[in-house]
Amino acid sequence: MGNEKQVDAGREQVDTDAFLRSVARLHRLATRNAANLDVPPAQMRLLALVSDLGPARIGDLAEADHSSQPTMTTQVQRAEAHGWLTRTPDPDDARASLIALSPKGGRQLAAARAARTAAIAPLFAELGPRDAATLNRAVAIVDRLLTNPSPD
Amino acid sequence: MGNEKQVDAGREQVDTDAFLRSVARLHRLATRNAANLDVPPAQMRLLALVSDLGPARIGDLAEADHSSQPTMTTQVQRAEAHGWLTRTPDPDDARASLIALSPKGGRQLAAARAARTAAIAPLFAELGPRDAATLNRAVAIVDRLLTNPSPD
DNA sequence: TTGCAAAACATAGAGAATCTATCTAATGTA
DNA sequence: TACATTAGATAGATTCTCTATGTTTTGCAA
Repeated sequence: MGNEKQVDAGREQVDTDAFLRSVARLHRLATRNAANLDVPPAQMRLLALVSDLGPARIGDLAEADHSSQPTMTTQVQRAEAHGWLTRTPDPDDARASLIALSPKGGRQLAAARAARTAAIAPLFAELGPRDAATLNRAVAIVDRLLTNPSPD
Repeated sequence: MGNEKQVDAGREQVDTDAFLRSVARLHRLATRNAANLDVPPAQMRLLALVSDLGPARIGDLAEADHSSQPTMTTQVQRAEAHGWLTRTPDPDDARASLIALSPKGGRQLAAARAARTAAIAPLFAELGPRDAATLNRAVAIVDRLLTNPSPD
């Protein structure tokens, strides 16, 4: 029947379940190997996000991160307590603040990225150039999907 | 300079940091969209794992899942309480038990997979066949990396 | 065969990451 | 001016995970 894995060449679809499972397993492995780092995973995500977005409001960060506003409030408070983020009043709206990466936060992000890469990169070492290229292309595709304003 | 993204054709390497970040963002999105399901993420991972491995000991499950033994003990106890997993004494070792998927667990796994797929698949709907094929290939590569006995 | 280190699992305690529900304060508009 | 809306903050509860430690079997060795 050739239904081995909808490889139908012409209208191939993503095997969503396999995809999600791989993501979950990868995330498990990544957070485990990064457990000894001094920046917890959610804080990493936040620092990288603020680094990309520049000064942004809590609500915007929550939306971009696909998390709830209370969650983002808490994460920002933690990062602020570490001195990684700064908060300035939004000149246009007294209810809001603008969250930005501090110099210390920038250094911490760079250091954590390096440490995290050092911890995980060996896993990829055995991959040939073809497979590595495939993974890089997959990352680009996913990033595009995640960054686009979800159309629903 | 063309160092845009180590695309050097010949000795391309995985951009580990971008890769890990995408995984973290995907995991965030996936767990959020699956939040209303009745099988929490870690339990999903466990049921899928047991479904693959067949009857296995706690320690083997922990190793395959890249998590600690106490964590696996807890997760197994929860799944057991739901009637999703069964525990039988290991005939070869009175200290150990063999964990297996119950019929109810199998049904729950299938249902949860379907629900999860329905929740996430729309994200992939807009992808063309080329991109879908790339993602499927990436999943295969990653699964191979994750399943191989890590050589360290 | 007894004794003890090792192995397999369970328990305790703590911290991170989330969510929903709700509260406060500022905006904007009728 | 009054009231609905919006931006964040707070409270309380889960889930998920870890390290440290305890308990029971095993298995080997004297």
